[in-house]
Amino acid sequence: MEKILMKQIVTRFAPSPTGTLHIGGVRTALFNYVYAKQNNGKFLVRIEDTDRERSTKEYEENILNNLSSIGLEPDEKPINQSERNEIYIKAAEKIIESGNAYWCDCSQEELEQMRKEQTEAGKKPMYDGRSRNLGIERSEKTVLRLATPEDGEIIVNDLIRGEIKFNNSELDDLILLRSDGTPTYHLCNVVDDFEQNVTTVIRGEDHISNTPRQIHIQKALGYPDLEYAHLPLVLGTDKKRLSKRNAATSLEDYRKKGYLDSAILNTLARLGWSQGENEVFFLNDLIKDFNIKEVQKAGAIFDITKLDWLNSQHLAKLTLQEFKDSLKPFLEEIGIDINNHNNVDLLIDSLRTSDNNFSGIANQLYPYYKDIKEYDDNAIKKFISDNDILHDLKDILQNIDDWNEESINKALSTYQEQNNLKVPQVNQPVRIALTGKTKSPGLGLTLEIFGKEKALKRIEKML
RNA sequence: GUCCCGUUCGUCUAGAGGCCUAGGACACCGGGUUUUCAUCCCGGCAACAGGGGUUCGACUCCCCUACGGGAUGCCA
Repeated sequence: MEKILMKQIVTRFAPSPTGTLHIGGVRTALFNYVYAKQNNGKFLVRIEDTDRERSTKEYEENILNNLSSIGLEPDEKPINQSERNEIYIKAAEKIIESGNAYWCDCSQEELEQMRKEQTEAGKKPMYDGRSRNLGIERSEKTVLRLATPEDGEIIVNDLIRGEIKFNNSELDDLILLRSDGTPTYHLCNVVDDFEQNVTTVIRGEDHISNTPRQIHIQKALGYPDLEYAHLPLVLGTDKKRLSKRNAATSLEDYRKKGYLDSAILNTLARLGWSQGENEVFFLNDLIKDFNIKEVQKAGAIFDITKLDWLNSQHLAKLTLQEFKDSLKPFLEEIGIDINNHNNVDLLIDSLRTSDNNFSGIANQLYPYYKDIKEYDDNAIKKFISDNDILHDLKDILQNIDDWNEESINKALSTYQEQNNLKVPQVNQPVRIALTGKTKSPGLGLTLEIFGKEKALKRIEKML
């Protein structure tokens, strides 16, 4: 125990590249990253691509790229398990030499039959160790199994859950090497954690029951104990584990929609962890304030409305320049060059709260850059019965030389008062003419943003 | 089936036996500001899964039940 405390903390994120990086994975990576950083330790990434069937290079690149671009940069070059076969096999040999593993030639059919019988007898289906003392020689149909102690117990000390006990009698002799000679997940995992000097395993709670098995492998290899923290799972709105079926899970989808990286991280961190009454956290805050022991034990549903709100909070903290830089690609996406406007800064600043993500804001901005796609018919019906008012206003606006918010508003209210009209009777027709709808910043400001020429053109178009 | 983990407002959570008439945030509803919208401000609605203990006292400790999740693979 003392030894662990003295060592530099090393954590790792170990995804298998069988899909794009999803937000549950980002959260696991985030907690690993933050825990390492707050302990002046290292954060590592390991690609667990031993499942050759489902792993692809594309997914691997997606995961690695997204990870570093969102700010969770690993401290060392990620390693691939697929390239480390000899290391695992060497470890397996070491276990054989120590007498803690044996070859087993049970066929798949035999095993199935065994499980079937166990299930029917109301027992837990598990390998019964029938080949354990047979002294079977290695052949092309044998697997290598770990000889797990039959009695006693393993205690997993979890940073989040405390002590978790498992009776060894519940554990069967797991396979270390497949009949084709390739190592299995548990072996690779344990060996790599040792080889990478990992001290702390932070992963999803779906790995809790794997842990005692892995500890037995560690013991057979003479490796030191590790620290564990099993995170509660991120759930979909159906309370099931978050998957493509019940929600958008790909990190990329959220970024494309225009959510800030910092807001995504913030939302994920708040899933399972909190600190007093604070809601808004940046990565640096997390490194300072996060405490793994405070993490909740129950699974948490990922709620997009919380992301929406947090995103608006993070958006509000951006300087105008930062905001523009981030918004730019979203405007390009709908064919708009952000600088193609006479009054860019005023425009963007006025509309920065018009939605809570960049793609929504870009859409709000559309009529300020391009011709109005479609007019809100209901609004026209409601506010424009005849064109008299618009005609008058056109003339009035035409005569304003000092084209700014203040003087425009003044002219507008003078007209409104003199003709005994209500404000919406005057303002809404103009608004509709300019933007196609009844929503916009203050009308004087909106007119100023459009500029005299363009504003008048749009009004004329309505007549 | 067996083993393991879990269970506070719709959602994220605070709560480490009396501070709880269970607090905050999001969402929702209502009001104010802007006589548009958004922002912002104010207010409201709303929860300890159920049952037994232990205790002077239980959201907090113990047990049982229910429900949810995970494991039980020559997947990871």
